[in-house]
Amino acid sequence: MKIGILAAKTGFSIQTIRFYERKSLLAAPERTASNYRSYSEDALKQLLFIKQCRALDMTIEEIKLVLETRANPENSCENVNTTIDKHVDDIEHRIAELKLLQETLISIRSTCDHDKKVKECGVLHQLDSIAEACSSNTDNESQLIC
Amino acid sequence: MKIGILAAKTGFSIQTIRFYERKSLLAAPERTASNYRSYSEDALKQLLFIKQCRALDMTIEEIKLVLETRANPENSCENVNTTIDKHVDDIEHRIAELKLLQETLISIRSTCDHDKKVKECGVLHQLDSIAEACSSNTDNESQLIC
DNA sequence: GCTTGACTCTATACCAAGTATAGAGTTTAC
DNA sequence: GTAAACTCTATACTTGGTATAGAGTCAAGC
Ligand SMILES: [Zn+2]
Ligand SMILES: [Zn+2]
Ligand SMILES: [Zn+2]
Ligand SMILES: [Zn+2]
Repeated sequence: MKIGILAAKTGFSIQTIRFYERKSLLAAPERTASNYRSYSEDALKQLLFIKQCRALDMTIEEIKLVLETRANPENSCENVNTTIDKHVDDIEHRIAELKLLQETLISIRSTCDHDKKVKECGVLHQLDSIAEACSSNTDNESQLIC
Repeated sequence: MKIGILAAKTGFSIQTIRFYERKSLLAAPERTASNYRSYSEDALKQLLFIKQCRALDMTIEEIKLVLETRANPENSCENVNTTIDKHVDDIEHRIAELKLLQETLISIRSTCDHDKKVKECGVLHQLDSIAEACSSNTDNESQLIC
C-alpha cells in the first residue's frame, strides 16, 4: 500500500504519516525499487490505533509508551493503565483551570455593556487594576489574577 | 529601567520580554549608549496588562487587538468586548471538548482493572475496536471515537 | 515514443508561545 | 585590575503538525 492510499484510509495527511515515522511512532516501512514507502495492513491498523489515541488528545510520547507496551502480548498492561490514568488527570487539571478562567473572564466582561469609550471601559479598567493590585503586592512572579 | 529589573517586576523572563518586542506586543524601548534596553514606567504597566491577559489565556494576537484599541482613550471599546466574547467562546468550546474526552477516557479505562496481560487488556481492546469499527465505516477522515 | 498529470521523494521553513543556549560586549564591586 | 553579574544578538529547540520547492517516478492517452 502506498502512502497516498494509507492517508486516504486513515484520514491522516501524507505529511503527518511521514512525521510520525520521523517521531518513531510508526516503523519505517519497506521501500519499493523506486524508493516509495510500501505499507502493510499492520501499519494501517497501527495508524488507526494512533488516530484513536490522538482523538483522546494523548501526546505522541504517551502514545509511544502505550505502543511499546502493546507490542508484546505477554507484557503486563500496567503501563497502559498508568498512562491513561495520568492522562485523565492531565485533562481534569486542564478543565479545572479553564473553568476558573471562564469565571474570571465572564466577571470582567460583565463590567462593560456596549459601545463605550476606551477610557470608560469597565473591561479595560478591570484588566488594568487587577494587574496594578498584583504588582503592588510585591509578590510578583505569581500568576496574577490574584 | 533595564530589562532585568523589568523582568523581576513583571515576573516575565528576559527572553520573553524580548520575544514580545519582536512580536510587536511591546514597543522597542530607548537604548543606552551601550545599547542596553531602557524601559519607562509605561512599559512596565503595559507588560502587567499583558501578563493579566496571558493569565486569561488570551493569544498574542488577541492581546495585540486589545492593546491597539486601548492605545487611544477616545476609541470605542467595541473591539475589546468582541475579542473577550470570542475568547470566552474559545474557552467554552475547549471545555466542552475536554469534558467529552474525559467521559470517553474514563469509560475506556473502566474496562481494565489491574495487572492483566496486554492481550487481555480491556483498554487496549477498546482502543483497537473503536478504531476498527470506525475504519469499516468507510466514512474515514472523520475524528473517530464514532 | 513522448508528453501530461498524478503521485512520491527529501529537505526546508513555518505556526504558537515561549525556553535555552553560545559568544561577545558592558557594568559593577572589591 | 580583575571577576561576577548583567546585557546584547543570533540561533536552535519544544509540540503536532502544515506547506512549500525541486526532483524523481508511474500510468494513460496519442
Ligand atoms: Zn496526557
Ligand atoms: Zn468596554
Ligand atoms: Zn481566545
Ligand atoms: Zn489493561
